[in-house]
Amino acid sequence: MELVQIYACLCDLTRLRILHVLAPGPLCVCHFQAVLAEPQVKISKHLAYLRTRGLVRAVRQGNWMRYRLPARPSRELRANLACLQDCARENPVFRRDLGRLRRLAPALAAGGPGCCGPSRRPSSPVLSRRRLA
Amino acid sequence: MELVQIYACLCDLTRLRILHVLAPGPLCVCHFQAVLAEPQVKISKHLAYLRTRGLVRAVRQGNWMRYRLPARPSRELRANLACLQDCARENPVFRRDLGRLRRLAPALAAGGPGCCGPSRRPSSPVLSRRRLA
DNA sequence: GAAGTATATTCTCATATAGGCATATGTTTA
DNA sequence: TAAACATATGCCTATATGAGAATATACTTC
Repeated sequence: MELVQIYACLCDLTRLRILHVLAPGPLCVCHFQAVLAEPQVKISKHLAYLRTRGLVRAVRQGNWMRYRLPARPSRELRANLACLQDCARENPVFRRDLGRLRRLAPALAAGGPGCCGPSRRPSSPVLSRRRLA
Repeated sequence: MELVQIYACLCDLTRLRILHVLAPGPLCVCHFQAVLAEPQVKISKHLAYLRTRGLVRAVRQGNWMRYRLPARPSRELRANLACLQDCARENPVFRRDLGRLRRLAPALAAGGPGCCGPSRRPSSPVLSRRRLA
């Protein structure tokens, strides 16, 4: 049942945090690294887990992978993501993540990741048509 | 984090079904057997899993164990149980369980399990004070 | 206290998954 | 084409868990 898959995705803290910070808008892996303060491998693997189960979508954007929540989530997913946001509101872990996310906001607005060392922004990140998963 | 524990409890179908049919009111193991049509061991183990994580409470009542949802659940638990009920509304598996639960209603009202063969009801099932878990 | 009933636990096997390290893949820039 | 960068994957180990069979425990009735 789809519902069980959803809960399986939600029963890991890293994945919960990923889904939580994804609510305001798309992010790429380096953003997650900065916001969650977790190693790249860990993030990437959990993103793959979520991707294969349809909880997030991924689009390559130049060197980066842009992850977002599905545009038209199922009733179950929508309900549970809403519930998560609600539960996260008063939780220190999630609040801390949100804080770091906000500190990233300028870089996000500028269109580049701006969190992976002295990276030059690509002149014009073109969306590739290739779909993953 | 408590939230992760909750989701860990929810990511198994048997446990989801248990929590779902528990919403209307307390049940004992033989009721679950009848409503979920699953073997006793399976039910008992999942109930133990839920009990040790605080998602259900158990009270012995004569030969039976009476399971119920916690009287004062945490915000997180309350929100997620509500979400589950909502998601279950249109799901055939959960609806079937509810059907079988209703068919059990008369026996439940009579105060005994009435689902485990030709069992005599105890004259007066006395609540034992002993708490489990 | 012996038998019967309801439920719990132990044991075993199979599988899933988390985490980390090393390395591979895909993309851009020089 | 090579180098740099961002991200993904394969391999490994440790651990959790699910399912079922057999058995143990707790309580009730005789």
